[in-house]
Amino acid sequence: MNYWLMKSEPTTFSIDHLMACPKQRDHWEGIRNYQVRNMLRDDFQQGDEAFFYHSSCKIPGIVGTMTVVSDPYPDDTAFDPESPYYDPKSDPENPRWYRVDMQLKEKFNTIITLEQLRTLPALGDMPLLRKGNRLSITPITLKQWKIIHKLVP
DNA sequence: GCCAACGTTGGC
DNA sequence: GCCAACGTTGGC
Repeated sequence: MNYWLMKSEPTTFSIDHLMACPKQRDHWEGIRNYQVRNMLRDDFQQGDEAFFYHSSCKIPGIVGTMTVVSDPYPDDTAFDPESPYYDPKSDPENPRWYRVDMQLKEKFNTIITLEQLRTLPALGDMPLLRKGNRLSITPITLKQWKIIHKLVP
């Protein structure tokens, strides 16, 4: 059982988009970074929980939680020339990119802002808060998970 | 829109 | 294998 923080730009895919999906489930696809790919492919397990984080927007922060509801499997968007995530170098016989299915667990009433997270010394070593971190998925410890959850009104 | 911090690419 | 140039991310 692992805990994760997963970023998405709300203009591309927000928590409301996920909420509107059938069964509030969707593919988490388009990962095109090897470090993130390795974590997703090797460490993600069904039942893992994740924070949904809105990035590159007016108020960046955590907006809810999700559950991992599939094993990692090849990201087919890499094979689709029509897809914005198309990667001609990904061979269907030996897929380069992976995705996973996520289901919404809870949408918070208020956003837990990045600014708010920065005020908590106990979260200091969380990858999200480290300078220069740009990975779209980062691991979270159970301790950090609980601390952040206490901020939810 | 700026810019720091990476990651990727490609010439050598 | 090195490294400069370029591209991307994402907070501010």
